[in-house]
Amino acid sequence: MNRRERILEAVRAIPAGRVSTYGDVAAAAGLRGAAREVGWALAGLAEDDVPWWRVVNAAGRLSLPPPSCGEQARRLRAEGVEVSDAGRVELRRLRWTPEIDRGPE
DNA sequence: TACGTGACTCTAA
DNA sequence: GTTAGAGCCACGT
Repeated sequence: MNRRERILEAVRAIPAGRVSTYGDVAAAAGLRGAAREVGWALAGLAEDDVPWWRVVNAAGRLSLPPPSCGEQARRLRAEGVEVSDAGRVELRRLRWTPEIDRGPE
């Protein structure tokens, strides 16, 4: 399995209504410290098959370029995730990792 | 092979 | 809360 495939698998594992960070996705794919590679993998996505919009940076912000970040915010809201005007999500409440799967409560 | 770049992270101020 | 610097890995030229 390629690195990129593993990354995409990890992203697919993120449940709707939850978000994860680039670092967490990289770690889940067995590529700790390769957060930037997650960006690369997602940047080349042509499929709607992968919920790339559920991936945000460690600060809980959408670090995408303008066209995509608006789309990301829209899709997240469609799943019930609150996105502030500054493009931030409540990471503390909605963060999800394969290991720690505790609900939003 | 080497260098620059990027949808990043962490720590410190 | 923000910004700046160093570290990280893979890709394209």
